[in-house]
Amino acid sequence: MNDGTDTGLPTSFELAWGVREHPNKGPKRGLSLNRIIEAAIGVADAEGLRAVSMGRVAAELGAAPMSLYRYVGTKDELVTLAADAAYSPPPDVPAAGEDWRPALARWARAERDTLRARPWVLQVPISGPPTTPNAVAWMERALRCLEKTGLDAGERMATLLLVTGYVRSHMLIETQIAAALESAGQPPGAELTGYGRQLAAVADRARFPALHAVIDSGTFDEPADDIDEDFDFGLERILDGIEVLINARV
Amino acid sequence: MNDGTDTGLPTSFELAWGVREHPNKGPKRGLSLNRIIEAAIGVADAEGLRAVSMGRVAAELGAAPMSLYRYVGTKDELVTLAADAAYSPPPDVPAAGEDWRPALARWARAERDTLRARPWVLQVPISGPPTTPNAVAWMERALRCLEKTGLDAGERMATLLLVTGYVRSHMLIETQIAAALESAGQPPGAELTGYGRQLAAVADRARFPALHAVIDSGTFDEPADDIDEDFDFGLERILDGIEVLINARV
DNA sequence: GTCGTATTGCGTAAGTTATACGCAGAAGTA
DNA sequence: TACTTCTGCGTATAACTTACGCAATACGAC
Repeated sequence: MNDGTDTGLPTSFELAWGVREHPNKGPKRGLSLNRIIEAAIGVADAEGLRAVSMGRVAAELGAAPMSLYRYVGTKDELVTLAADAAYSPPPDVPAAGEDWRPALARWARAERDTLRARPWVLQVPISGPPTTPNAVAWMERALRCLEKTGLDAGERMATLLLVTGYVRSHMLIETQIAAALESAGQPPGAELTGYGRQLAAVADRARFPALHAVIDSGTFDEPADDIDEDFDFGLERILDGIEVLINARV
Repeated sequence: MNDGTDTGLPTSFELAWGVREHPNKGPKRGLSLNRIIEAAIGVADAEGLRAVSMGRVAAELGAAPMSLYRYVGTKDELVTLAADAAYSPPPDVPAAGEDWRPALARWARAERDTLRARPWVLQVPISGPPTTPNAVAWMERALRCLEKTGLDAGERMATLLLVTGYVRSHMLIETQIAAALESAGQPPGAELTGYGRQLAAVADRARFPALHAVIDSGTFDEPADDIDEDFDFGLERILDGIEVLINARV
């Protein structure tokens, strides 16, 4: 029972939104949801998402594992909130008078940069449509970029999902490649030596001709001199596609 | 030490490719990698990825948990192989003389249908670039669609990633919404009642005007009369964007 | 045939993990 | 001052992955 507006969200999410406050009875609280989230982010930053366990986070705070459950209903809630808070605040797009396309491109690159700084966010299993504060704030910004495009609400929403989906899946691949390289002992930034060779060793030439054409071209083994080039390639394709629609609409 | 070509892949992957065979000494094997993978898929289909544990899969086969480790190095390997095998074989694209665009669209819809049939595949954490047989076979098919487009190898690869990334992220959202609905007790196929209301309860109107415009439009609460409409929207945008590039190239 | 050896299935056990439950005590309220 | 409410957390359980090693088996060589 709270003040009438039942959100249907977990209590910890309402806490994060500031919609609900902790009661002020009882003993003084030694922890806070924010501190717990910060601790979880710290562990994930330093040792990866795998290392985030209730016990580990509690240890970081000098608390007992079970004390966290006064602030968070379940481990998944904590991880979701940590992923949300690990996102930086969204960029200030669109600037006054800025066109939708450069604005949305800036938005996409900002999300890319955020994910590059905290790759583990991509490992967090998604358990529903976004309802956490920061994720919704990012949504809001992207929607603002699209307001004067003539697209209807459903199209604006679909466009936003298109762009964020691209950013996330691109960064997932980039991250995985980097991780595979590093675990192979090579310094980050080196080329993906081995992937082409692995495929060639296992996929025979006759059944995979188109693949071998790519392998032979050296695409897999070339150093990615400019990492952002690949990202921009896909982004420009998507923005081109959206532009086609918007121009046809006007 | 095997026949000279060291793939650098886990043994179980080589087994799945057929590149390596089990030695034929020792007692007769009661299990096989394929049977283990099938059992894992069966559990995931019936009870979700969460239910897939070494013990559970072994029980399904009437075997002891530890016996699986003769075929699979680790649980993650098994899950990855199960996800790979859960994909149907890729569609026969392009048909003779088929243009790249309809062919690639068929490819994308086929992947969508596969993921719809086995939503748990999307929950499998990705641990590197694709090296499993079925995943590579899908790659091959998409690359074939793009062979006569004038795009270079790197662009073909980036285009393929663009499309598959879209399919996966779209299906992730579709799946999550469906799951959220079902866990809320509503029958699948019903509208996303509640999401708009949840957001409205928690995100205040002044700070989230663009979002409220979408909420007010009812987009979130309308029944998705044609589920595939949303999917095709994004797909057409992406294909439009690729077409712009191909046309500019010619 | 017979022996040696590689390889099997699997028992045991160790180490993590999330989390249900309930208690003692602290702080606010009447 | 008494009562209620909430906190931190100890205990305990059940599930999980997986290292290690042993006895039994069936092939390959002679």
